[in-house]
Amino acid sequence: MTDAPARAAKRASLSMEAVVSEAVALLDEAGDQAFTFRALASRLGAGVGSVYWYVSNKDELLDRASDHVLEDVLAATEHLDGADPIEDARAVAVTLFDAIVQRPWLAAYFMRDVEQQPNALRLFDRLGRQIMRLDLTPRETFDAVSAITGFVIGTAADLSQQPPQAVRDGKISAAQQLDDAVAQWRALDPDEFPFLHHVLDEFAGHDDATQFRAGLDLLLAGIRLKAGA
Amino acid sequence: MTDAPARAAKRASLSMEAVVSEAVALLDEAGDQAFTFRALASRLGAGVGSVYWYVSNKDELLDRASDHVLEDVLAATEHLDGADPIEDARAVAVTLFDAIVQRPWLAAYFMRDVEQQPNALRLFDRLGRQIMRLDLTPRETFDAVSAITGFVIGTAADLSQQPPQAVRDGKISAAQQLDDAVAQWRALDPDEFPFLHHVLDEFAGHDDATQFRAGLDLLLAGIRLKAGA
DNA sequence: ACCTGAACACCGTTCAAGT
DNA sequence: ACCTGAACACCGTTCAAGT
Repeated sequence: MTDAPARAAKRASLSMEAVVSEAVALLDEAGDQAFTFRALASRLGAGVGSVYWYVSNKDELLDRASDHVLEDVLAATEHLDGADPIEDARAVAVTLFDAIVQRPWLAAYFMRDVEQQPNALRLFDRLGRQIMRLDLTPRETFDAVSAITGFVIGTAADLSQQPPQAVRDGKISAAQQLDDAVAQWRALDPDEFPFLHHVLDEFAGHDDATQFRAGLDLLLAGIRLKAGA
Repeated sequence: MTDAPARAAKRASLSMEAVVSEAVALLDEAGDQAFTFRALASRLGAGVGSVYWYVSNKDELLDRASDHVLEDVLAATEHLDGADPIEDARAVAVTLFDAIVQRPWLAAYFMRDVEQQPNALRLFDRLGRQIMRLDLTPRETFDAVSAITGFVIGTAADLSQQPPQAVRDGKISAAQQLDDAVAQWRALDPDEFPFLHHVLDEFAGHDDATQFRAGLDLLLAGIRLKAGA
């Protein structure tokens, strides 16, 4: 009698889960530059205004999307009670770093609004639990955990920065871009830039992820030293 | 005979220096949210399109503005040849950190496009020169300097993030906001969040700048250890 | 309760026209 | 060579109207 089912498709039926998942999918496929409410609504088969029923603005949606994605990081760091707390802390840090490299848009929203981000809090606590095992004072423990978090997010954010215009346009490759930068360093006056010349070859052959690990190890060594472990 | 001088004021006379200086002034006064080409042109008494004669887009202007501001940091770290290289490296790091805290918009553009940012390169080299004195291998030296830079920028960027909506609107103070966050942590299940409860009092009384220095010291301690100095 | 989409108040950027 | 400002192609967000 009624043809409601046939027409039901005309009106989108959304949910917070659908909105956030689709937001993540759009961010992953197109990057944050192309992440607009119009593009998102179109993917959802909905009107532009619909999304505002679930979130009050774009920032809140990005907060939720970034927290949603942290579930993977939490799952990958579930079982960590190895003999060495520092090793376990390193595992959490590296997993988080890799997640941000894969999703550059994460860096800017991680732990930005903790009320909307329970997973960020869980991850922070998980890292903290490892450092707690070092028997530092609460203050030292808090500072160490904050330092690790800051280093991971900061370094990842730096690396996941939008590449220069020329690379984005596909005019030159990323490798070519590094070569150009090396050539630019080499052309500088060695007396004015002794350090740059000193590390020129290292710069030319460096890998971002490896360099991140090296830096993380320095920080963890400092923490271990403080703990006297 | 000619009234050209009297009418000359009608047409703006710009320069790269004027454009970049005014951009910095606008950023300092109004923040990056309010930094638009229309606002900038208005301050310059010029048309909207004029700025495009000097820079090819907004990103390039921000790159130049951030580098312009680094002159202050360079001036403040001019004479550094103390007995302890680590102490000198710390001085550079702290000065850069403070500069970013004062100008939150700096973090996102520091060393983003090195071709347009000679001062960033100079500062990076200055920090590197201190670490060179530790007689590490070139690779270790490069990694250590990159780690320090990443930590400073990352931590500063994190802290200089836009405060939550409620604080921005002036509905609640920053201190009140911290109290709220503390209350939120306290309400969490202690079995699920043991670390957060462990450091609750530290969180409540923490100061961002002090915490940054504590983290920096941990990293520098790791570097010193590696250098065997 | 939830969804629609036109409308509003902005943006960055371009470019033909001016001086 | 340098500056103008209307015009273009977008945005996020609102809200009266619908279901």
